[in-house]
Amino acid sequence: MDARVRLSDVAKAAGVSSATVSRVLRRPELVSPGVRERILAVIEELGYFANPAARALASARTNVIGILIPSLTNNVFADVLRGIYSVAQDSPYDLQFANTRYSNLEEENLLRVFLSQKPAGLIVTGIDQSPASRALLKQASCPIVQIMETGDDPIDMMVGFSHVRSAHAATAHLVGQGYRRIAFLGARMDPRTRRRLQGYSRALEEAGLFDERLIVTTPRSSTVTLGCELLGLLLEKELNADAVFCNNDDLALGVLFECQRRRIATPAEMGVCGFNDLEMMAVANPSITSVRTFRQEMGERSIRMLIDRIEDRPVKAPVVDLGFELMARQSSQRRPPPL
Amino acid sequence: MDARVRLSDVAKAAGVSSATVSRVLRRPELVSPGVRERILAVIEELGYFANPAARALASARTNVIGILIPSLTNNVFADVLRGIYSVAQDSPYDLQFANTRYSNLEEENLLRVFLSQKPAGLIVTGIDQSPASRALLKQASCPIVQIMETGDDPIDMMVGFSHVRSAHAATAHLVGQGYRRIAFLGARMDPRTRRRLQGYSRALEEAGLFDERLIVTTPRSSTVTLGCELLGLLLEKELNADAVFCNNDDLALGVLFECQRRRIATPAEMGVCGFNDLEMMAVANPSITSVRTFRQEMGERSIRMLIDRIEDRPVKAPVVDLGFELMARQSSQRRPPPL
DNA sequence: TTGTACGCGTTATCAG
DNA sequence: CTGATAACGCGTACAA
Repeated sequence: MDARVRLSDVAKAAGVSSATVSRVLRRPELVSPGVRERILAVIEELGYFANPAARALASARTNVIGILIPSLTNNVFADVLRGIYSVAQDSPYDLQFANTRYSNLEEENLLRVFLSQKPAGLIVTGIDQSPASRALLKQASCPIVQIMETGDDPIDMMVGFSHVRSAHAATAHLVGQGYRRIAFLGARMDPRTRRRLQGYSRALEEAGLFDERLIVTTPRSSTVTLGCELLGLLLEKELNADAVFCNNDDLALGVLFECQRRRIATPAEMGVCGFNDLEMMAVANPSITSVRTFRQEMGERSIRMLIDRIEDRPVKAPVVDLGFELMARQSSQRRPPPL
Repeated sequence: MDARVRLSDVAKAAGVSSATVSRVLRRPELVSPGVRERILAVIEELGYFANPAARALASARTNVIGILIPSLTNNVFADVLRGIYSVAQDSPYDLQFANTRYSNLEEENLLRVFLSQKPAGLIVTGIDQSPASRALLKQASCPIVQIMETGDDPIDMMVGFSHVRSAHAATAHLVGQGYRRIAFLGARMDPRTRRRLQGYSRALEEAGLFDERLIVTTPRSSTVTLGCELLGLLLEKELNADAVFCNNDDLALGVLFECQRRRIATPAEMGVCGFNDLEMMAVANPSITSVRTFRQEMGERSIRMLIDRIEDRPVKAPVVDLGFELMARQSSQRRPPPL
């Protein structure tokens, strides 16, 4: 089992040269059907498996698709990865993940490592790469997809959605429900969170309701516990907040629990809206309003586009906006106050 | 930037042979300090980066550590991966994940693929590999760690905990709190879940409280929503259940929400206990009793053991039981009924 | 359509 | 301690 069978073994067994076997693997159409069948049979029989190292060395390219994401454990990225995985699974490509830990510098280093391996393609997160990273990517010889966001000036391809617009929609929804003192709770202020804050601010400015003091943020990474704490901080400020738009669903759930503990009625006294629409939002009690994002689809689309380009198939739309959907639920359901 | 600098370039620039450069990289102690320093300087200056394919081809081994887990998206494995990642990050090893989707057959196939690459090491999940997989692993030429469980008869090394004992402890806790009709809610009945069911059953048998009808399971994968549904199913059976031990925390949270919706008081009318102790359990309202498992540490330990063995450092304990901790909280806090 | 022959960048063996 | 030199297994011009 450890005595690997090589290309030449297959060739010998099939009575052809190794070049022909190689062709059957790479460009079968160049080999006559008869020979092809015979070789394929031998490959099957011997359980031949190409040595990836040799292949990479000889062809100066690999079947590795590199994936750069800020966090492996964040629910959001887990869903994206699942999407990526589901289509890569039955493709000839190997996935290689790396974790930038939300650092542009790490991203740059990882990029150098990846690029030095001549990957078949690359998926990177967001649109805020450092200038050096952008330069590296621009002159890379493989296709590249940026995910999670949309923007003008894509490096190559792009699939995501607008964080500004989605947050704007969520905030506008709260305004429409009659809330007037709408706070923002934000954790790990990465670029996408910042843009959501922008959308929030813009919506409130449009409604003449913006109050900077209602913004509570922290660099810590988001957890349910943190949601509880941030709500506590907000309440301490005594600003008469009557709703919170949360950076993400973890925080929103924490807010819900903390409201329950403090006997603050949701949605009557405190409206709550999350972001991402994790599965649990719909079944919480009360159910929690959130902004649905299409994370798994984002993963699927991105890797599909990438593979299409790797294999020289035309990609109709190189920039895809997947949009979002406001899921209005009980936690924000309040009629406007009576006149 | 695309014109890669090779080993020979370094050699030329340093005025030595490429063999010497290679030695500096692999076995620096065999090179005289003076030459070594000079070469290292040149490497730095030229930004030399070894070609992994060439290296793998020439040395017939790779720096790839393969990780086989059943699911990429499950919270539990995400934590384990984080642990693995955190120590692999600054090691020379590349991680390569693969997803067995809880299938022994897929695992077997993936194993063949991995093994054919001569990985430096392998991490596999659980102890229920197929006989064929076990055989493959046994004769593999690299170290192997099984994670998530402990058991006798390790393939090589092992780090996990006892699912039977931990579930037993949780169930005994509920019994100790005075609950008498304790149900089991289980999703995705994988081997570890089954063993937890065993622990549950055993504890109730010991207390003379076992009733098979109180066991509600499904092959579907676990979600909070599913927790709501399973509780519904349980209640339909009208068995006077007064507590539920859940397969995992997602289900437990769903049960809590569903109890709230149905106005079933927790913990008075219904005790709830989860498994894994996800972060949110402690801040739920009421806080949810759970069994804490050391997932991140499991990842860290496993990869550390693996790397130690790869690098021929002695591993003191090749089988590690990380244990568990019962986190008793409000959701199971009921005094025994008055006499 | 098929075979020959060389090269990919490194490691390893063996002299020196 | 250092330097030739031959693999490692496959891809690919080029020739046939």
